[in-house]
Amino acid sequence: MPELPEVETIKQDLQKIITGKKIIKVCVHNPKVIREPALKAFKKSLEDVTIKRILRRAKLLIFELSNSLFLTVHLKMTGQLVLRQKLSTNPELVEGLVYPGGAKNSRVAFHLAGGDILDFNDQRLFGELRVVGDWKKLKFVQSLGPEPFDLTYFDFRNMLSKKKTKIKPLLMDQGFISGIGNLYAAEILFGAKINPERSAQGLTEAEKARLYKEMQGVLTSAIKHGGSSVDDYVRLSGKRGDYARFHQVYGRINEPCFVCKTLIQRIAQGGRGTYFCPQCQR
DNA sequence: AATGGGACCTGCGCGC
DNA sequence: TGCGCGCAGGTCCCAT
Repeated sequence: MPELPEVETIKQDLQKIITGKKIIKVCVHNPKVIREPALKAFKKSLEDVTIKRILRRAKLLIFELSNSLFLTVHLKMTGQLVLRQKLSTNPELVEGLVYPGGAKNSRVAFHLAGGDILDFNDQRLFGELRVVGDWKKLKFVQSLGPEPFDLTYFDFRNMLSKKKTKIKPLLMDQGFISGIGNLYAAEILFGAKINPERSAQGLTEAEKARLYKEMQGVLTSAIKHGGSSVDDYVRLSGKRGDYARFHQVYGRINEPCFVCKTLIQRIAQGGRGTYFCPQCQR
């Protein structure tokens, strides 16, 4: 369930540690996660290639390669990118490794020059790896709405006023705004004191302003703390993200609201669990 | 346009 | 102890 803050954290970790490294061998343990091109071509287009730069768009990671192709990685729900480092390479990072010996649910292993291995782990096999000539032309990328941090309040406000939809599913709609998932939608709405069932266009100006501020604030803070490790998400080092201790509502069904002590409720919205405080969020 | 459902998957926790 | 079931949620796809 990595969302924007988790993917951004991994991006920054990768940027620091993987940039400039050469991939010498690609071991595919489960070809299901390779979406394009076919397996043989996929491996061939990655071997003996250097990673130049790491980019992120919404929840998608993009590796810019020295052969002018791009490797895109979507973690979906249980995907992980974890670095298994040779003990001698970087002693200070070894401490946080979850599996110095072997990788759990490794589906693809990228062997790097120097001996480190970058594992793509994915318990549920929803994750998607692609090598493409132009990642911006991917249908998925074309369908994405703006990044939360690229959006002005003026535009946000006007976008909301055109939508009758309930605000919670709308925040999670990747074609509307990209990068926000179930967890952060809930936390943002709590911060803005808005009930998840409210219609977008029915929000007052003050509520829209609070929503915008919380969207920026919650996401920024979550990135600062390395994201939320609630299920499988871990950072490149294998360490957990630290933001879960700031969660106000997500996963807190029947626990007292930190603000008013009312019990946190969980309702179903579009097949997904929505956590909120019925007292604070009106 | 908006909404609801199923599909893709696997592991976990629950009730019996 | 074991079994079956529902649930978790990112994205796509189809139906209404």
